[in-house]
Amino acid sequence: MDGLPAEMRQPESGGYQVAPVTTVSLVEQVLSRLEALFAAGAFRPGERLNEARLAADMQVSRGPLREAARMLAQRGWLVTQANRGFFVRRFELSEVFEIYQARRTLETVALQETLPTMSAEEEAGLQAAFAQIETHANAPDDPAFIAAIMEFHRKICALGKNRVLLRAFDEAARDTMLMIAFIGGVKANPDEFVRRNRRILDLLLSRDAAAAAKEIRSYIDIGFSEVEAFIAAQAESGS
Amino acid sequence: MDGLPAEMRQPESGGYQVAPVTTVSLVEQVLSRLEALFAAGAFRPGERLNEARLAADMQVSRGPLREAARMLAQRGWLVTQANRGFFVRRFELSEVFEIYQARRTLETVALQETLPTMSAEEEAGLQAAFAQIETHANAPDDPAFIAAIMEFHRKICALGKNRVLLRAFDEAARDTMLMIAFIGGVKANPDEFVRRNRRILDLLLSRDAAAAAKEIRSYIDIGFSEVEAFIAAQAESGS
DNA sequence: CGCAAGGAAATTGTTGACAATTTACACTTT
DNA sequence: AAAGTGTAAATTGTCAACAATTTCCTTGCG
Repeated sequence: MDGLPAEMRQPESGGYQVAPVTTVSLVEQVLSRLEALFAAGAFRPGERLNEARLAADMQVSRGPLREAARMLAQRGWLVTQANRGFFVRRFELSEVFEIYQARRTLETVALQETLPTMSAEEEAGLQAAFAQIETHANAPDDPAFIAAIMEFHRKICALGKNRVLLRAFDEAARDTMLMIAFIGGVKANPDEFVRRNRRILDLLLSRDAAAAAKEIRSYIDIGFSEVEAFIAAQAESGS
Repeated sequence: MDGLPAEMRQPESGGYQVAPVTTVSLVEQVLSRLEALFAAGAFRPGERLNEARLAADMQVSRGPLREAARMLAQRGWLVTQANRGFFVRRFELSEVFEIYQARRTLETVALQETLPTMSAEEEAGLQAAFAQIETHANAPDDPAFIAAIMEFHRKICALGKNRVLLRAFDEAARDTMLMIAFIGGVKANPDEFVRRNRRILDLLLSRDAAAAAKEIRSYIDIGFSEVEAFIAAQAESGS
């Protein structure tokens, strides 16, 4: 024993390196399942989660389920009401606008100072991410298509080399995917998505930060207007 | 009954309006207590939380405590390890830099487009927030001094009218306060803080976005270098 | 003395039960 | 019929106990 608490110990490395065997707690598993349900559009905005029923379906007790729900509440996907439980969040139209605006800002700010010094690895990463978009363009209804687009834009934001801002982007991106799950997928032509993202990629590779930023702005505005229409219609009828 | 689920109902207003009686759940209370402990510097980085002991001290069972801890984990203040529990997060030097850089970016971006159209209310809010800084400058060791400064800068960020970006700022600001709690308060001259923030206020009121942004950048860098020195020293000795 | 092995103690993970509160519904009253 | 009232059912809030795992300490061996 080296006397240090276990959490401070460094693993002594032999000639090989193996990943530790990890046990996945029920909370993590429940969280994953809930995320999957959200992604599949299984929850409606404003809906109340029945703890006992969900726990029974997943064959766990309510404890782990509640802990996972608290995490989603902290993330903003659920809201809590005292003695009434967890409710699926709603998106106000103004919030939808701000989410898209935030993505625009975070991506373009990330470019502004770092694009000229983009590394070869980063370049390759962008190209690979774009290739994934093309791969999934055949099945635009598959959530993987949207996920691939988001990953491409995440890599753009990652150029800024700032984990705090990247985390903010992740949150906005997740909110976007949640909204898309609510409205049941995107209706727009997938080819246009591919075309515009290819243009963005080209401008990035040519190190033209200003032009890339402009293209990104107009691209994200397209996504916004599509979701906007749905949310506005929903706001009129319901609530 | 109107047939709608209760969460959709609007309260019918008579001639008077009363606030609802709210019960505060144990989870919320525990969360507040934990936040207070963090702010007081009661937890050391890397420290492990003993669920049973904390719960006993607060005279609640481990259930609510674990739910509150999950929220703090989602927030990034705690990290979880399977079968080992919750640990207080550490700050790598690179992360410290990114936190301050993010604050700089979020504040200056918020100004860029909205400062010219700042409303009278926003102006008054900024002045009031700055007045609070002056009030607490007498007791610079009081956490309220740092909190007042943060609130002033939060109002700057709020000029951007984007809740997603404001939320990102809040996270970075909380991380900053957490770091300050770790290092046991700021050592710098409080008068300089007041002076520099007054300059920022003046530039904002004169609607000079570029100059204000420049001043904010250099101001935040001061805070960074102070925390930086401590974290670097800690990284050398510990870990 | 250093070091590994084994077992007791401490700690986290999970559960089922009970209390407190809300919701749904039948029943009265106007 | 509409609105209010009271009771039963459903649901959330909290807890204490048990199982699983980790941590600590003692013991034995070289």
